[in-house]
Amino acid sequence: MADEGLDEVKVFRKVDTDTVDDDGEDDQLFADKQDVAAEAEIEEEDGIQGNSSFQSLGTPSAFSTVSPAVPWMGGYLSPAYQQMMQSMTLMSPSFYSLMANQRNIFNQFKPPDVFSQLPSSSTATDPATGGPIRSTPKSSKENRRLIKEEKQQNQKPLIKKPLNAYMIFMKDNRQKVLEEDGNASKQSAEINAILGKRWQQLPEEEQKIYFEKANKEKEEHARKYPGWSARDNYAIHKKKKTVRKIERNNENSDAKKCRARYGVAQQDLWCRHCKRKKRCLLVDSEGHGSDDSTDSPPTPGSGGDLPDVKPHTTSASPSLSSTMSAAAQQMQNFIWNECN
DNA sequence: CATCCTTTGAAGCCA
DNA sequence: TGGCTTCAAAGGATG
Repeated sequence: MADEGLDEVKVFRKVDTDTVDDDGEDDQLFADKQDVAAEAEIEEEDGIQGNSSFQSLGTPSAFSTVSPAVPWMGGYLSPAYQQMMQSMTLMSPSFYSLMANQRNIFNQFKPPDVFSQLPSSSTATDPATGGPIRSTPKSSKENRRLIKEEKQQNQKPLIKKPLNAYMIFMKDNRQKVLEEDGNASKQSAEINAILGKRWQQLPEEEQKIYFEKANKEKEEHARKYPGWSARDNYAIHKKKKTVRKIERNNENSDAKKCRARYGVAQQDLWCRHCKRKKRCLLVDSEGHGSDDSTDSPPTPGSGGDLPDVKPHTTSASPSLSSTMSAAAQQMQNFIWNECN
């Protein structure tokens, strides 16, 4: 890891995502509004004839003075340079925000091709509208690209969660699994399932190494990004969240969990998930009902291989699980008798 | 192009 | 405080 921070900041998120409701329609509406705003911005830029619209936006005339208006610019800038920057700012309202958001923007910024965007003649008008001639599709495309870049600059960089012990283990061992015979064609999910099992089988001392690594990473992360919260990254994939929420709501909600089933005193009987305060595996397998359980067996590593608790039998045998409620037992007996 | 799959652990949210 | 959800990684599959 040459620079630990680099691969943590990979994607960008919208600053105002938290203000949007969970409602998918609202999300769409929000996205549409953004599109409309972007289009309007493009049109405004395409039609720029002077600096009046820019000034009316109230954007500060950033380069009329060097400091303290732009303290990050530091020392002396030549008058010629100042003049250049000022004219660029006046030509593009977006340029100021770019400047304000990136210290080293001069290394990255490519000035917009403003000359090709301008009408061939300042007096040229559109015969249809009587207004100024719009830019060519090519220049509009260029504008779109610039606006996209600008938006990326303005967006808050997403600081990712530090990796936990298992994630570090996975990262370290994924390639090994891939290289093993026949695993090259395996899908990620399949590999992760294998790694999950290996993690469970890993001796405590070796797991401890990864936990220590994870702790170090967590401390480093906290040091680098004080005030960061995992919450900052929540609700980005609202669609996914909403879908899952609906699915969960449709599931059997009154099914017993290990805690209720066995009680706190018998925590050793709890399933892996309940021990970790996660969704009960037994509830999951029961919640789909007996019919479902035969159609769709538990996925490998999820509910099928419970190390802590013997899973409920899904065989047709009437031998009853000790954990099954009386009503469920009655029902199973009934079905069994009907089928035989 | 976005999301799913699949795993574990950490952290946030809600009642 | 318990229970639940989300997000970290990965990359092929899928809609």
